Amino acid sequence: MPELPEVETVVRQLKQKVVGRTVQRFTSQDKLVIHQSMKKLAPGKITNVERKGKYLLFHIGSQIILAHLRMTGHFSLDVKGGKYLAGTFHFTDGGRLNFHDIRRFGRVKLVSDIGKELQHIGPDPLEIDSSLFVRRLQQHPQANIKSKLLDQSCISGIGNIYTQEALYHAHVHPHQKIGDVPAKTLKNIFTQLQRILRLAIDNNGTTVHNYTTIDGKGDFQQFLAVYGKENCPRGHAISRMVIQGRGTYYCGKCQR
DNA sequence: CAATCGTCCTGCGGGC
DNA sequence: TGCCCGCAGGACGATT
Repeated sequence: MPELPEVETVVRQLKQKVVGRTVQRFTSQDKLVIHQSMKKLAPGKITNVERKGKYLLFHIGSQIILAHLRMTGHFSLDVKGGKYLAGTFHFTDGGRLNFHDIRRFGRVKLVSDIGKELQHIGPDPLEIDSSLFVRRLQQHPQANIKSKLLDQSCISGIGNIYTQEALYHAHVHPHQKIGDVPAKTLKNIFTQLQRILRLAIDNNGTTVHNYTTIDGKGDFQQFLAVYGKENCPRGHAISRMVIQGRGTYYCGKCQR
């Protein structure tokens, strides 16, 4: 599932491949995935592609397009059609950028007020220091640590996989209440999280189910310690519980 | 305020 | 063989 490192990987590849090219028109094949606002897209040059949390932003002239991959959204470049095609940017050079989505949870939308659109998004874990991270978590002492790490309004970009990996490496049980976790330990969660996110970006993300980059698969799955595993790196049996409807893997011995 | 559950969606794998 | 069922989960809204 695309989280911060996966979206960052896609954004970096798109930056290389589409910035500077001019979009002539956009066609929609899936009304559910492609917001009707995309009909209003005017031709223009792509000046930038960036990431905010798990969102991708395309700057086309003075227009901004917001895209979210959700579970199975992905882009393909300069090929015709293909499976699960939802929408297509047609370039003046004859090429195209396609958005596909098997499960159709993804979204592509032309936004007029990007600030308003993203006002609920918390800060990026790679752009803040540990004290802000700890402070923001400690604003919710009654909440459980895993739920809050998944809460995009608290910290943005972290999803189910990297939450579990960070908690494992910080030796924190996913069911811990934030108020019961010492500040020093919260700081270590931040340290582990940044380390893992950076390593994952260096490896083009994690491919477990459907995620692929523009060019191919990610390579971080080889570093996973608990997600989908039967044993942790120290050889203990991994347990699984459900938090907020999400599979949660942890080591009962390493994490307390 | 926090947790839980249903909803959306489709491919896939297990079971019989 | 083929079908049914449950599972995967990000975001959001309603409910507990």
